[in-house]
Amino acid sequence: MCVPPAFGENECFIFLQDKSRCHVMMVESASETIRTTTSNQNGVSNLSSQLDGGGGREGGSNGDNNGEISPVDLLHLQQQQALQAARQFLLQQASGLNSPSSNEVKQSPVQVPMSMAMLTPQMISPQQMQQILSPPQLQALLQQQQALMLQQLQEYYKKQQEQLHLQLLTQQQQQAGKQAAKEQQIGNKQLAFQQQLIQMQQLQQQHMINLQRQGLVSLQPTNPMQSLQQAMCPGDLQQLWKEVSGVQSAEEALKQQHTGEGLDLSTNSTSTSFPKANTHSSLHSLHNGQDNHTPKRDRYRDRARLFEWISSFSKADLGDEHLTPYSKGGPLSSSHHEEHAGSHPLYGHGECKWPGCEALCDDMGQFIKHLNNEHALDDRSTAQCRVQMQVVQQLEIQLAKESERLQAMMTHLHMRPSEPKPFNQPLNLASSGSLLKRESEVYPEGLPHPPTSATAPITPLRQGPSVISSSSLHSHSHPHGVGPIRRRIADKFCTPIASGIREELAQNCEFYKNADVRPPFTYASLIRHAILEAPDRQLTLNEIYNWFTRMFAYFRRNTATWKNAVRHNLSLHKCFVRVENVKGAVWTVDEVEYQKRRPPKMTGSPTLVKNMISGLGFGSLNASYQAALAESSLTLLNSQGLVNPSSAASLNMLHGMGHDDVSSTVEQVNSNGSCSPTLSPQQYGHQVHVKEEPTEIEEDSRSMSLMATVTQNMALPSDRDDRDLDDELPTEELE
DNA sequence: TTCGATGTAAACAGCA
DNA sequence: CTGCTGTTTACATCGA
Repeated sequence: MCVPPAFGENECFIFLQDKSRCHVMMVESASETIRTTTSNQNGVSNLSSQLDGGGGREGGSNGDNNGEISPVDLLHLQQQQALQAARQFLLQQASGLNSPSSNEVKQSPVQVPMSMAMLTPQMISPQQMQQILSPPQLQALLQQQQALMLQQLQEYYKKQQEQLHLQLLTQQQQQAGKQAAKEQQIGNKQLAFQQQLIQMQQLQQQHMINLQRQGLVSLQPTNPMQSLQQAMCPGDLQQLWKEVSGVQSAEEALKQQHTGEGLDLSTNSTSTSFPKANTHSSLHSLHNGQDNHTPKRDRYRDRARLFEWISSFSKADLGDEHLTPYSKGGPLSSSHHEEHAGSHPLYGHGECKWPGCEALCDDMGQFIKHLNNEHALDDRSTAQCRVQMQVVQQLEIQLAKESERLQAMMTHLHMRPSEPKPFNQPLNLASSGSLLKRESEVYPEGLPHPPTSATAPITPLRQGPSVISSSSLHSHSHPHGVGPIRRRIADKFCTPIASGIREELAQNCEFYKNADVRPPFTYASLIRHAILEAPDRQLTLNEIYNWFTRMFAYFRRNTATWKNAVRHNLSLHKCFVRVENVKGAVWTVDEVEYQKRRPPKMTGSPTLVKNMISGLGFGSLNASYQAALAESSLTLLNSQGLVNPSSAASLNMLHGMGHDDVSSTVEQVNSNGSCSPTLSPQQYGHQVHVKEEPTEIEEDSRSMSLMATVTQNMALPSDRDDRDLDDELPTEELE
């Protein structure tokens, strides 16, 4: 449990979550309980005042004595207040008022912890209550326990009341003395009860934390005006920042937290309310805070890209996108700020950029309303948020790995690590490298590897997601509005970085299965992958459809559009061969044709090398060096077990690395003959044959090894699906 | 500016 | 007639 320094010891905000939703819960400790206990009348007022303090006072302490209460003081206060409560209660009873004690308890639960009190209608609206609701189990447990305790307390009070009445009737003379005794008794009882409550709350907090750690951290302000920063533990906030926007240092996170900036992200993710101050892009704020560090700029630009992508799996208008600093690689400062000034990271081009949403919003107000209505804290939003976080995490891990690999490569090639910097634009490897490494530290191996990454994350950086966006869709009435973009993006950032990382690919697979994100792959590559993934490497059209819907959540909608596209691609591309079967017609892949259709850019080894080098920022290298590089890559391939050139080539063709990926690059180098293994006509023929005779397993295994070699993923996919996906996806990535 | 790749939309034909 | 399948054309976007 983390306690924001600003809140003092007696107040802690906890984020809970379960599978379906995340909660922000304010858990009070002793002092709050005591305060609530103090009196029926004061209980509510105290609660409300505290709520106000928590929400209304920006970043400030909650005032009062919350700030610096020591445990001893706390206990003392608790005792005092308990005694006072008991005294008042006795006075009320003694005064002959008919206030039913049971009603009293119900109306304002004397002993109800703050967390529960907050749930009362007086404190928050029904909607807020709903949002605040803790996980069902936890809530049920707590309610049960608390109800039990309340009941016990009621009974106890009743007994006390009866006794009191008797005493009043029979021993009015000695009333005062007995009262004192009872006060003490009640006070002790209350203390014990409060201790129980505290323990229960601690358990609850522990549970919350556990839940929180299991999945996403969701932030849900209990008060509309309550800033998230106040509701978040510094650690949580910092982590969230690190995860999503890449804030590195705790100081920065804290700084942003306290300044009210940097919360936007969280607010954006889940929130139901957007304080005006926070409606502006978190990126904007972030950059403001970081601009003074020139070296960090690129880093943050990368982050910003990442975040941009993450925050909008689908992007709107490409045209605008291309003008963004991200894509242009220019200083992100002005234009970027302009882009986000007065805007929202989840809002752009007149539409909601919430993943999979694409709802049109005329203005920010409408968007905010939409965001609150459609993307409130619910199962879906929570899941999406979690996916986003995983995407970020995975992407950063991936980047860290690739960066490391690049460093190793450069070291091996006797290049200075600093050299790659120039090319930060395309890949940002150099600039992002350190950052990524740091991120990787933040997210150790143990972290669940989100699906995304290899393909998706990178793509986004290249605008992939942006492309997807609905803006294009709307503007062009293109349901998907993605098409060309993907490729563009890929081309733009085409680099070896995307070399497949098997696990990540597999994870991507999972990611796309669940996330309503358009895969950054062309229809052709997807179709091809689907077919190659089939046991006999052939599928009917309907089976292809099913594969799409099964593998990609994105293709579970707009079926007419993408199905049409699938058919269109099947017919259009020569690489897809329709074969009459007993059952009917099935589609197969002609790898040769598929490879042929590769973009000219990567055709030749020189070109390839050039592209690679330029992509890596090695533009200054001379031709010989480039050639050496290319050769080294080939050597690497061969040395890693690719003994048979033909097999290598065939493998590539078979599992088709997309034209764009590293493996394909290598393949093309080979075929070009500049470096080495080239495919002979026979081999091509063999390939074709294989395509037509999918039963060949040998090819499969070879392709596997090739993939492993090329991608250096090491482990061979245990299952066929993974392997195929791995092969395919990485390729496309580079597209 | 041109070209190629890609995506989307649509029209059309054949078939069950 | 309807729906699916398959082909084809047109158009738009983007990057090289």
